[in-house]
Order: sequence, then structure tokens, then C-alpha cells
Amino acid sequence: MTSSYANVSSSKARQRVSIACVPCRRKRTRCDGGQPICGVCFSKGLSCEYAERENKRKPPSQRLVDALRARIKILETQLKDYQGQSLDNDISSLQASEEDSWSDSSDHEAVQDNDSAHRDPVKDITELVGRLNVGEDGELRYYGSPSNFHLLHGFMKNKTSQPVEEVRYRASQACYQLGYDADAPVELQQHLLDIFWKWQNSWQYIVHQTAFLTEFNAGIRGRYCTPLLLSAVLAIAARYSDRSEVRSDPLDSNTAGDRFAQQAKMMLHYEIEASTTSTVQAATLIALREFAVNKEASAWVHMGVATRIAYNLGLNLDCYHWVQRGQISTTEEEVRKVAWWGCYLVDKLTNIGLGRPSTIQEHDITIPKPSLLPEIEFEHWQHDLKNETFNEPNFSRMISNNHYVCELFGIISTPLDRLYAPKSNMSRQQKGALVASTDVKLTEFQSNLPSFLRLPNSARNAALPHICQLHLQYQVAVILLHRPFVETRNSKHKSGSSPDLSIQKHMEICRASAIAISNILRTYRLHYSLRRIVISSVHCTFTASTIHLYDTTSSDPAIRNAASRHFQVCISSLREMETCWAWSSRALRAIQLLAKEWVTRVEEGHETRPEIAAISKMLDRVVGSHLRPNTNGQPSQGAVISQQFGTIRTPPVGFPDPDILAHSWPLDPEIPVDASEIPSLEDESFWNSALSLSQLDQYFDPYHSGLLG
DNA sequence: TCCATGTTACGAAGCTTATC
DNA sequence: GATAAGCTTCGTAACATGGA
Repeated sequence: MTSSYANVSSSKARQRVSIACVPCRRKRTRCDGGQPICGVCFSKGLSCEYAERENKRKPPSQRLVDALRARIKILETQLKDYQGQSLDNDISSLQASEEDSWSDSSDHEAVQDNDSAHRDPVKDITELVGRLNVGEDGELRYYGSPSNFHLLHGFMKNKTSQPVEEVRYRASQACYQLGYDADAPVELQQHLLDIFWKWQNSWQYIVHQTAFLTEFNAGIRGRYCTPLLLSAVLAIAARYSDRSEVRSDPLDSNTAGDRFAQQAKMMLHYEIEASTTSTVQAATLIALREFAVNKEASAWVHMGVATRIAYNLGLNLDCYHWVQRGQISTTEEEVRKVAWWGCYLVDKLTNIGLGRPSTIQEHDITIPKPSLLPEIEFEHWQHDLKNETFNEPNFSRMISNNHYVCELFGIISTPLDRLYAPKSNMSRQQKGALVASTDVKLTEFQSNLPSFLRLPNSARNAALPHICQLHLQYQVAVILLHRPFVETRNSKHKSGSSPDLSIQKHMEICRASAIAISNILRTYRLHYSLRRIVISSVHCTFTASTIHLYDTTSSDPAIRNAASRHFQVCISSLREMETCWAWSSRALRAIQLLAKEWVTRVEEGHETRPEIAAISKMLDRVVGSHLRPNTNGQPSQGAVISQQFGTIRTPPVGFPDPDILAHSWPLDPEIPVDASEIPSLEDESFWNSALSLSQLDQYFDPYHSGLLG
């Protein structure tokens, strides 16, 4: 483990490794903790692996104890209710569970294709789950039982289907004729690929690096490095680059990657007819890129295309059986895993970012998570923004990180869908129970993270960027889970009426998570700058901003002052993210409009709400007064960037220029904010005049929004 | 069968970790 | 810093194997 390296030079060397490998643990022999293979295993030629498991050494945190207490309370209430129910209900529930077990037992048999020599027609026709079949293009495709195609066990020839090569040729011809071909010098492609692996693919693990690069370096545009996928990769990577060649307008950073994206979208249009795994990867990257340029509707549609094709290819299903039969290679199997879980991750991020129900359902997935490929998992991650070398080796751990973030979405996805469903038939009590049980799972998830995926205790040491993203997403999940239960300060629903956690507790949990997000952003910026932070950070920052903005109206001066400081962190972060992600401008605009709306309502009511007015002034300073809402209505999407925002400033890759710092925040929380920049926010007398904010309360009122029936 | 050598199993000491 | 629980690994016994 890293800790074994950390004290190599210290006076008192560590006597024992924190975690011994599996063979050493089994034999109870001394393990040197060497990665990826320990000294003992190396000398004996043994297969060395480190099991990721729950860390039982630590006592349970107060947060977990609270969550468990709330869960027990809920269960006790449910037990009482259950005891009062009639025998009929018991019988019907028993019948339901019997039906469930029947469906469970038949599922796995159906997915695992049987040897055709022993086929049973009755079994075939009664199967609930379909099967994968190989098409004439060599791609696995999934057919569910209702389609009847699942009854075919062999290759399914189809004369009308388009060969992949022909479709790709037509796509390239179309791009050429329309002037969409965007050929880039190899050196530029290499530069963009380096950025892609380091900053993009390490978080959203969509592309199998080895398979892609093997073909790319050999000049082959075949199965794993297709022209479409390459264009999509370059299109998204260009957002992280400051080189003018990648822009269609050298002075406008928001045009970075335009030509590659145009080409990729045109190719995708053709390739849908003969889609492959790489088409899913490309469509997912195009969706991300569309978010980058604030084309939210297009991004949503492209993400839908990616998931549809993924289901069509059966990427959600375990294809081990086909590997055993020699019908697909182990590389192909791994590429499918990476593509599926990459698509899954972006789909979940998209759903949460836009507040829409999940496209991918957990019960559809049988494919295992990507393998822990040593060349990726144990690659030494070093950023290129600073002439600084780490004191100890930093294994990327990006595949483990991917496993855990997918697990996080597995925990949170369904509860959020149910909680935020427009037509939910759940009672308030049931929603409370759902929140309590999910909260326990989330807390356990965080406590059980392996040491290499935890955040360091001190801000002087930074976790790797993708590990920071995992923690940002965790905190967002916590906020979204509890936010509907943050009741208003003058709500009719008093704290005693809550069946689970107290109302105050929900707010405290949201606040702690919002503060954690601000702190992660500060540490991230200190070590990496925000120039190459990934796009999903925009929504994380936006979510935290809503909580901080709410807290600026707290009657507690300590909470108010801390909230204003953390709010500035979020706003300044969003401002810096604009260079890479125009979606950030949208978040800033939303926050500004929200604050201004509250000010307008306050002014109409002839009330004084100086704290919100101050926040609004700050937004004007940081975001720019040109972002004022158009009184004639909403500006068009396209006009927002080019006309209202003007030319977006382009700080160099690296650390913020002095101009940005002038709008930024003090990294030391003890240092007060610049009074000239944000006037009066730290002034006690200023805050003492604050009144309660009905508009703010209404925004967070779950009853007002219809969340809690 | 005896002996030397290597391997495996496991009790227990004490080191590590996380919280308060 | 105190505390407690969990984990690593030392040290030893039991067992396995092969050669004399």
C-alpha cells in the first residue's frame, strides 16, 4: 500500500504493512505490501492480489450510528403496522414472494445459452429472458423473449443489414463532401489523446486504452479505434486543450473541438445502421461534448442513442459464455465491460444532472465490472500542470475508482428515481423509510472505501482528480437524498412529525455535504487548478451552491458567514470551469436568476433583504453584469454564449492568472474574504438585519414542489 | 524407518487504525 | 492521548515429501 512507501525515509520505519496480500494473509507470513505483486509472491512465483474488503478496524462513525438509529425507528414502526394487518395481506405477500423466486430461478438459465444439442422446446418457449446472438457483422446483439428471435441459437444471417465497412465508407464520403472532415496532425492527436487518458478517461472510464492505442499506433482504424471513436475522443479532449488549432475561432475557447464534434456527429448518423461497441463509446463521448457546449437537448438525445445501442448489443449482459465458446475474444469481452460501465456512468450522471429518471435499470445488468488491468490500475499518475513530483508513487487506481462510483450509483439511482418521481404513490412515511435505509447504505459505502480511495486528512495532500470526483458525487448523492426533507423554517410541519431523522438533521447532513464539496473544490484547485476538471463537477458545484445560498439566510451568524464563504468558493469554481464547460455558464446564470428573482420579490414586498442583494452583487461581480436576465424573455440557447457572454476568457492550462485570483477565494479558511469584492458580507450588523425568506423556504419546501404527497 | 527439509496451520503478541 | 477493535505476522507445531 502507499503507506508502506510513505515512511521509507522516516527515522522509524513502518514495521507492518497496512494490508497484506491474500496469499500472505492466508499463510500468515510477513508481506512487504509490494504493488502490484509483493516480494514474497514474486520470489515464489505466486499470483499476488490484494482483496478490497470492508475495513473493520474503525469504530462506527456518529453519522452511521444516527443513520442506523433512524433506520431502526422506521423498521419498528413498519413492524407495528405489519402486525396490525390482516391475514389476507400476509397471504398475498407470500404469493408475491413465491412468484419472485420463480422468476429469479429461471432468469439465469435463460441468459446462459444452453448447448443446442440438448435444447428443450418447452424450456425455449417458456424462457423469460432472451439471449445474445451473433449477427453477420460479428457483433453480439440481444433479443428479449417477446421478440421470438431469442429462439434462434446460431448465427442470424441478414442480407439486408449493412456491412460496417460500407457504412463507414459512406460516412467518410459524406463528411468529405460536406466539408466536415477534420484531419489533425499526428502530433496534435497525440497531445489530445494524452489529455484524454489523463483527465477524461480516468474518471469516465469509457475507452479501453490498450485496445484503442494498439490500433491507433499501428495506423489501423478497425475495431477498437474507429474513425468515429477517434473523432469523438478528440472532440471531448479538445475542451481541455489551450492550443488554438483545436478551435474553429482561435479567440473563443468555446469553439474548441467543434470540427471534430461535427465530424463525429455526421459519422454517428451513418454508423447507427451498423453499430458496434465503439459506436456506444463514441455516442457517449459526443453526449458529454454536447453538454460541454451547453447543447443540453442534443446531449440528452445522444446519451439516449448510446444506451439504446448498448442494449441492442447486449452490452449489459455477461458474455463470458461466448468467450468460452471462442465466439468473441477476451479483449472484446473487456472492451464491452469498459464500454457498458462507461455508458452506465455517464447515463447516471446525465439523469442526475438533468433530474430525469434512469434510463438504465439495475435489474438489467449482469455484466461484471471492468477487470483491474495492472497497466491501468497501477499506472503512476502524474499531472502535467505543475513542475512537482509526488513524494510517493500514486497508482492511478482508476478502475477501482470506477467500480466504486458505479456501486454508488447502484445504491442511489433507484431511491432517487422513486423519491423524485412525478407520479409517486409513496406516502411521506414510506419516503422517509426509503431515505433512512438509503442513508445507511451510503454511510456504509463511504466508511468501507479502501484507503487508497479516501481523501487525505490534510489539504496539503490531494487525492487524484478522479478520486476527488468520486467524493464529489458521493456528497451530491447525500444532498439529493436529504434535500426534499429540508423543511422550511416557518413550515407547518414541525420537527416532531418527522418519522425518521429530525428536520434539523436533514439540513445538517445537506450542509455538511455542501461544505465538503466546497472543500474538495478548494483542495482540487490548489493542486490541479480547475482548468481540466471534468464536466460532472459543474452539477456538483451547482448543487452545493443551492445549499450554501439557503444557509446565507440562517439565523445563526456562524452558519451564515461560513455559508457565504463556501458559496463564493462554488461561484468562483463555476466561473473557472466556464473555459472548459459552457454548461457552467448555465449553472451560474441559474443561480444568478434565482437570487435576482428573490430580490425582485423582496423589493415588490417592500422588504429589506440585504443579504440576498449582497449575494446578487457578488454574482454580478464574479459572473458579470451582462448576465442580467433579459426582460423580454429568455435568450435563445445559442445566443447565450456568443452574444450575452461575449468572448470567453481563456486562462492558460495551469494555475489561475492574477485576474482570476482577484475573483477567487482565500485558500485558507481563516483568512476573511476580500471586503471590497464582496461588501458587508462579513459584517455582523449587516446580517443582523436579515429577515426570514419565504421565497427561499418555498424553493426547498418539499410540499410546495409536490415531492412529498 | 529415520532424518532432513520444506510447507501449512494457527495461537497469540503487539502493531495499526479510527474515533472521541 | 486514551481507547478499543481489527489486523499483521512471529514463532512453533504438525504435516508432507524425498532420500539414505
